[in-house]
Amino acid sequence: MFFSKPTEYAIRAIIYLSLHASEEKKLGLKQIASDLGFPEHYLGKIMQDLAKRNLIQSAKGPHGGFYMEEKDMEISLLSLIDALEGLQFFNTCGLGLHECNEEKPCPIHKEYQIIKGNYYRLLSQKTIRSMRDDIENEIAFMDLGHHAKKE
Amino acid sequence: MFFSKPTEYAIRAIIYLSLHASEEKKLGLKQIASDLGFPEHYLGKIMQDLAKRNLIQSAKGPHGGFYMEEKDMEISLLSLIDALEGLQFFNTCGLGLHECNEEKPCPIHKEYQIIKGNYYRLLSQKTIRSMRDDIENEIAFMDLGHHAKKE
DNA sequence: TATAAAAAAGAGTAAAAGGTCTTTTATTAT
DNA sequence: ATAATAAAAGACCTTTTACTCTTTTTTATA
Ligand code: FES
Ligand code: FES
Repeated sequence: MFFSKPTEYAIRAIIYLSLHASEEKKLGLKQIASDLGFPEHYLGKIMQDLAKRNLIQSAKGPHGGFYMEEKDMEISLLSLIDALEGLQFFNTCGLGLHECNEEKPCPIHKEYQIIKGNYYRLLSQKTIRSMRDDIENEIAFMDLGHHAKKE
Repeated sequence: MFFSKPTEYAIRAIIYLSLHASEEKKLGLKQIASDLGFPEHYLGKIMQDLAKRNLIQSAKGPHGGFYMEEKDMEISLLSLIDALEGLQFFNTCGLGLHECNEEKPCPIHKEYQIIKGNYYRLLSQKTIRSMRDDIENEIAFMDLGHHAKKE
């Protein structure tokens, strides 16, 4: 529910890419980092990682940069998170005990399970495409913070 | 949803106290730490903090230790967490944007709000007393892990 | 085929979180 | 009074997370 920095940066960068980049219009690290206000080289590693895992595309050299193919848009938040930091959250006890288990439930187990279930469902339903579409249709928004949006 | 170590230790220690300590039978730091398997001096600071905030009671000197009064049992998980690490979680965006806001909702805002609301409700409803009672009635459990339970 | 552009890789630094060890203070019982 | 006990306080250490700076590799194009 609270992601690590790399995961947070990755999610926002990937949504940003889905909105503003394509094979014909790759975005350079420098621009992405400055548009989103993220530390450039740190984000660089994260993008590398995403590219290695084939969640986004990258091209070196002049006019290189990062972009996404249409197929990449199908990925869900859940699988993104899984790729980046794993899904241990979903079988961890809400009070920090051992593993969460049905036989010896902790005092918040029952309700917490339901909440986790709902959260899991939310994350699996939201694909990059669905989020991009919502933003394009101005049903949802993703501010660039204080940073000017170019284009 | 994922607490810091101090919060996690505090919650478990306080439930432990509610079950096994009283004004007549105070528990020493050493025993609590060893029973729960937490680092002694680190837990010490946390207990100090809880005592300073009057969430638990402490007594120095021979036969001193920590315990809870009946009134302390009324505290909810929510206020415990508030005291220890604040409630920023509940007005933070699930995608890590700025502040979460209704006017410019991010692509997961709507569903995420509901989940946060349910979680908030859960945490406010669970008091130390209610959790202690559930454990005493064996409706819920709180393993000591690999550590032997005395008494 | 040299040059420049851009990502990839690597090494190193800084800050925050988590944890240990030592000293001080308060309390109780002898 | 004094010795023993236990929490409180403080200084320090370790690990992890976050971030920066530099060098290398790949590739397009002049
Ligand atoms: S046992 Fe604690 S949430 Fe399941
Ligand atoms: S704006 Fe993202 S959760 Fe509310």
